[in-house]
Amino acid sequence: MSESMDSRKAAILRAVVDEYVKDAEPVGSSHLARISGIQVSSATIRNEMNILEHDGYLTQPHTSAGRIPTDKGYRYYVDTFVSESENSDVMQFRSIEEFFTKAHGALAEMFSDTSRLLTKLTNYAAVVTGPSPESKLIRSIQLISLDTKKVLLLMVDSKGVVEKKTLELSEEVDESALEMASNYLTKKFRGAPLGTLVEMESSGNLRLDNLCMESLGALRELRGEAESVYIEGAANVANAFDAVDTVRRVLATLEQHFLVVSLIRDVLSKGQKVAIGSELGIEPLAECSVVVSPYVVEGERVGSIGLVGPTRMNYPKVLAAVNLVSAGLGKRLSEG
Amino acid sequence: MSESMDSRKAAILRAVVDEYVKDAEPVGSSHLARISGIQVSSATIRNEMNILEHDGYLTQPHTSAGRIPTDKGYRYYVDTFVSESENSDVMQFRSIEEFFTKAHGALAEMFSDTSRLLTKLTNYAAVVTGPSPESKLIRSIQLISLDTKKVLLLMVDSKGVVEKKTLELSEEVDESALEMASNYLTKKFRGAPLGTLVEMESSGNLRLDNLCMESLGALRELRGEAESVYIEGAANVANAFDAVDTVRRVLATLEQHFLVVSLIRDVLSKGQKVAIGSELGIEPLAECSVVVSPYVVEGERVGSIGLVGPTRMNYPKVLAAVNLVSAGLGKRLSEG
DNA sequence: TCTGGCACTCGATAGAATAGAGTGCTAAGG
DNA sequence: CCTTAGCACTCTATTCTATCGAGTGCCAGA
Repeated sequence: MSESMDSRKAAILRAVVDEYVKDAEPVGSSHLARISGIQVSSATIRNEMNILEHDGYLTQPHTSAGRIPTDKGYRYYVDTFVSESENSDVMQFRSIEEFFTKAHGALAEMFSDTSRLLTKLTNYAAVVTGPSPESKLIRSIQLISLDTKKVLLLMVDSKGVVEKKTLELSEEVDESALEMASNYLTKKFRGAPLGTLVEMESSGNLRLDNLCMESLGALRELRGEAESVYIEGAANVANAFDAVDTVRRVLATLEQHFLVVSLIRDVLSKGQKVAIGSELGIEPLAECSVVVSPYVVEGERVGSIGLVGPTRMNYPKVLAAVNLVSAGLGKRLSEG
Repeated sequence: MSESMDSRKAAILRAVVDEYVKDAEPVGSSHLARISGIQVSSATIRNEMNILEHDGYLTQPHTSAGRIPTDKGYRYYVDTFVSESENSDVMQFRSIEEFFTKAHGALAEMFSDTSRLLTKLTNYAAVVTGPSPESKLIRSIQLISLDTKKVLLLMVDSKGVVEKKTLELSEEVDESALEMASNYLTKKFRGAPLGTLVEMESSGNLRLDNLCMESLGALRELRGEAESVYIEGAANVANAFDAVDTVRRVLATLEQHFLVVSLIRDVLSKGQKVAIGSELGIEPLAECSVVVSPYVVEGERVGSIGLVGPTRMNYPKVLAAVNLVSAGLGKRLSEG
């Protein structure tokens, strides 16, 4: 591979990606010569495309068809031509601001609404993951009796998100004991992150200690439970691909939420915002790309939003949308 | 339409449906003569099929193809041959029992797990709707401070389901006032159905009255909020249809949860368990059938489960699955 | 009333022919 | 040395034709 990407080759690669994203059809040299700003003959373009193909940026579906970008080609395109700051079609995105200035209800709805917004903006499948349970700060703990020996534990965090857990007690308790324990636990742990629940020293009251112990166990379990995920617009993958079995594969994969979550985590942990086709490392998603962005609340990355579409996606637009939405979400949550 | 459905015609119709459901291919007279228990010649079958077609039970994709059932044909099949009580392939369904005897967490997970179970059993898209908010019995009301003038209201119902609502107060309150109001409201309304919240007489304490008033408002809003819906296995529609645009249409429709909910409600309100193709009255779902069943907790229908698949679905199996799962869910929730 | 026989219809499949988009290569011109 | 016009070549997509065969409707005879 003699990597010598001069500016003309780059321009050609860029044009190929743009055209292919637009029309979903292999683009040929003469088409490029006509359409693009490159002022050379189709023959020259042919030569350059040949080299680009040998270097792995382009490929031909078959001899005597035009070229389409490879994953590597998309990667170069994204790294080189898609500026993070530029807001592509800002006009179209006015609705984002509007969306986030409107008041919103519970956090869960906020996330699923955000997911819906993203899917509407981009016409691809959108994913929003909520804050990881460990980082949550406890605001209030309530024990509510469901049965003589069965209690519902409610934990409200600093953002107003409610987590719940039913727990079976070893002995019967009455309402007043529950109320007492609720107050005690809330006072004790208010402001503590769910992730760092220490042991509790004895309060002197055996009955109370017992109840608190069991509640603490439930809280620890809560912490380990799966992150919340909101996936919307999965139906759009049916629009993104013609082959019905590609649609099947991708949809089936998207239904496995944990897979999607770890996918997004992986991409972010590599410091990337975009992962393309084979880079995802998930065979059924070989024809997909993922664009992700963490959102930041009070200086901390608490969750992320992502977008799953075909490798042949409008990267500038999608990146802009994802960035704007993640910024909006972070800001909105910071005000909270 | 000379409706004279003798038993032989019925047997032929039944065989056509069975074969078509199995192979997804138009079934011809000679095939039936060979395969089925009907001991007449293909010519006779042809004559009967001709009549069945004229009566609207069968149709031909084109001249000189076999017959496939119409919606009317499926309807007759379901009404006549699918016995409610019979449990088709009970062997396969052993997992249902197992599923419902295992303990389960919060109700929300219960519903989405149930939805997943149904989709796994049938390979179609499953819908579970939670209890309608109005019928819920209040068990506990908690007010938790989020900000000086912002409060999170939690309502736990008799099943341990938590509903929440943020409310903006007209004046500042302190923690002790919130605690007092929580206790007051809980005592006052424990056991009352959310649907019948009456006005409250004054308690004598102006501060408290005010807070309770605002809380009541929030509770009333809660009541009006959308039913919870859990749809799983939507990806299966990609398996059910070959035409990619049918897949698109159906998926897009399933994403509109309110549509699905009202669809299920409509079917149930007509006292039906099965709605077929055009009977649904939703154009994009013209090639789909829906099988629904309410589930009963303590003698009351509190929600429903449903299944969306192609008109060409295995009705006996699906009906058995839906019935068993709804029974299981109802029983499980009654114990709760 | 049923059934075997038969002519007929029409989609599906396979081949052959054609058109055309696009390529790689070569040779001439700057 | 780089560019470009020209050209032969390749290969898909399209169209057309011919053929096959599954399935039908109808009729005449048991």
